[in-house]
Amino acid sequence: MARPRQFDEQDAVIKATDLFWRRGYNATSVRDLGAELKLTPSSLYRTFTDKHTLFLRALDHYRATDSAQAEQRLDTAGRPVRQVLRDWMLWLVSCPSDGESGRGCFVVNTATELGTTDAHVRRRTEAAFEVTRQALRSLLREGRHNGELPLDLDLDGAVELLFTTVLGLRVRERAGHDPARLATTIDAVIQALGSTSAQPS
Amino acid sequence: MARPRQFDEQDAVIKATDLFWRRGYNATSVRDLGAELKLTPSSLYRTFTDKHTLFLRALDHYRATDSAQAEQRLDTAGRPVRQVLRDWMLWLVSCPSDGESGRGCFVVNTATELGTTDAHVRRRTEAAFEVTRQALRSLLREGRHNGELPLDLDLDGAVELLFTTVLGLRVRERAGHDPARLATTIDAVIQALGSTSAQPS
DNA sequence: CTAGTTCGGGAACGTTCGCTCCCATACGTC
DNA sequence: GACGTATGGGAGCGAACGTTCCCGAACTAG
Repeated sequence: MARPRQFDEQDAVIKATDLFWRRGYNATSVRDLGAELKLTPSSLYRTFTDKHTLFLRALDHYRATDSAQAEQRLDTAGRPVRQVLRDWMLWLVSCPSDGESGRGCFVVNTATELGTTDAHVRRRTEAAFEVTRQALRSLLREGRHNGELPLDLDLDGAVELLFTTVLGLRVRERAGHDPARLATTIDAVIQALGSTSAQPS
Repeated sequence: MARPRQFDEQDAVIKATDLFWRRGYNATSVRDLGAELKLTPSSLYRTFTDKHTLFLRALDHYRATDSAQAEQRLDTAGRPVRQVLRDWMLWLVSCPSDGESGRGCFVVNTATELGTTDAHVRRRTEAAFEVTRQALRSLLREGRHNGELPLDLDLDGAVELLFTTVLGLRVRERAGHDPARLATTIDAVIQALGSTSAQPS
């Protein structure tokens, strides 16, 4: 109809996600966003309505990319369940090194900052958490079914423990804790899944 | 020398701690604090220098009271180690119910919000974390020594796992997760410490 | 080419931010 | 009782906040 955009909306959301992820919602001003996305206030507001809506867009984008990639890495594809879990968790606490470090998980950060007050945010964070829990559950069930995990494994307990551990790991990664200690944590929680002495054929 | 205070400084710190704990640093304005502590800006600044200094006071107060109480509950006093751990963790995720709920841990919240940018805050949160880790370590060592825990228990791994789980539990408590699931998590991590089939004499 | 529409740029809105200053007041000291 | 000092109250500082408005520019549709 009229004059086309000079910027890529999706690219702007990506950069907004990065900024919100690092600094959080309250510590990120609209002018910070404008500088990072190279958008004037008018363009930003015409495109994304307001700061809060843009934040929700960023949260949705994160879930559709980073979170989705995480769940994808939980697919076994025939590999041993324990190894899948271990690689997945190691990746979770080191993947930010593809950029800078110490960002933690955008969903976890957001849940602690806004989850108690903002219903829209809360619905999204809880949904993201639930996806992870279900992915863990089906992975463990598969492992128990094919003999890689003990038959008497307490599924509920194992899911809760793994999920809670992951949240803790994400917090510790943002806090800049020693990666070696995080790796120790990961090995410990996997060992806690129970000792099937030998791998089945 | 002159006119005495009409307010109790310690009481003001307590109320400030409560407010910062619930809302976080950035979402709490000086005027919010003034209303809660019943202090005018002039009194607040004369007494506490500025917002950031008051926040550090609040963080120190939290460590000296709530955190200290938590470490205290890790003292065995002759009770079984597993039970001490279980009661301690259950208390951690339910103690906010002495007021309202869903506040999580002030140190954890602060570490995720400001730990990456504020050095003064970071030093305090890391110190608090280290105290907890050491308390867990000595408790586990005691349990291993007196036969309540397996002799071949991996101390480093168990400490990291317990500590990380606690961080995750605190996040989940703030996120308002079902207490029953948190209890399931706690039972799972304690069972993971290893099975000494019977209690020694 | 013209009309219509959305764009980018930027000034500026009103509010709230963290913080300072001033002054009457109330207390301890002598 | 008079003095000196720190208090509580509150107006108000400059800056930054989220947001809106206006404008010339740039593009499409007819």
